Amino acid sequence: MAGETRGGQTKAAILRAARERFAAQGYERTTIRGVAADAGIDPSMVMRYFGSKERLFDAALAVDLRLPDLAGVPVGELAQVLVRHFVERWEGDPADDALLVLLRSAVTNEAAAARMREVFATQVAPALAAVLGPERAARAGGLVATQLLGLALTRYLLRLPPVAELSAEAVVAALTPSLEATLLST
Amino acid sequence: MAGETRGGQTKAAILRAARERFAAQGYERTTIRGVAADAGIDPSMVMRYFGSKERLFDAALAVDLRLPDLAGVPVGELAQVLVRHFVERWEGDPADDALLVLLRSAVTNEAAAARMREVFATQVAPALAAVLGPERAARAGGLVATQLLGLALTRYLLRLPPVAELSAEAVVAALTPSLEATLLST
DNA sequence: GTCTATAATTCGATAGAC
DNA sequence: GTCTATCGAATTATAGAC
Repeated sequence: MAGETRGGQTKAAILRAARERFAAQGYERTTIRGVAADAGIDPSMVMRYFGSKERLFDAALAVDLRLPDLAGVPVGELAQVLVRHFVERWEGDPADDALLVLLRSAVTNEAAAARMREVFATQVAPALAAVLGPERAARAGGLVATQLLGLALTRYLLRLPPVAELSAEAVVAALTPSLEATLLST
Repeated sequence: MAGETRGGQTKAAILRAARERFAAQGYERTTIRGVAADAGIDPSMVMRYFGSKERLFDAALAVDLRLPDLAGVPVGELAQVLVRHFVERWEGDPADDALLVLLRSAVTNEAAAARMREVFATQVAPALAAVLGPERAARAGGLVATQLLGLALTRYLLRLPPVAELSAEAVVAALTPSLEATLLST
């Protein structure tokens, strides 16, 4: 009982450390030893709880975009709502957002890339379908991904100065017109 | 002399193999052994010619975007010219384009990320300055990077189906309106 | 200029004591 | 449930023969 409780805490600590490491370094450069050190436990505990590095990665990547219901949103406001939603989620601690964790690894890891495709197919496209209808939703989802993941890439991962230095509000203002153009021309 | 000639060919073969590996797997997963195998030579030759994995990486990353002179281009056509330029370069063999090689590694490797920042600061921003003026160029360059790297990311690296399945012409048509909105609102 | 052999690390994973 | 000890594999890098 005391053991099980501590076990749960240990497991949570491992997951938290794993997300940070995967977010900061991607899959390949993240080591079980490093995760264990951050969590303050022995590396073998990671194996005990998760079996392998790959299953730990899998467990660290439960991505829920928590997209709001877009059904009532006018098409004209859709772009701003979407940009604001993602920027606000990312501004706190980027290393804490599962989508950014996933992005960092998805570029060189096929399992992570597959998960990314799944996230957009099962969360973004359906949410857009409520406004645009099912036919346009898939294509629009792809173009939304291009712009929002492009933003995540340049601002949080590559940190291109002109993009990284903008305030959160300025980012929303800068991205909204282009995403609007995309959604209206789709 | 015969030796030097062969040496030059070997060096070129190593560079070609290195670019392919770095493009396909990123920095961390690319091994000197793998590069040497592709080039048909011994791993130690790679060390002899380039000294270390990091310097080989550096040598493989000479990026020249070959941007055309934009001075005569009307602002209204700028977006289409830019999108078409990059898409045409990428469509042949994505693994052959230095910018995509760089992108794959820049997400987890700080040296590559720095190189990416340098490429946009020294090539994209100056080219845009010819049309938009120097004040708007830096910011515009960042937003152009967001969209074009976003495209490279979703189409060639993540291969999100809705984006990956478009024809090259459809990509140009889909991206132009949003990039146009960005450039006009900047 | 090219290759063999190997040093020195580092990592994921396993076995087993407590 | 937690840790010690270690295996086996893979990697970068070096030394030196030819």
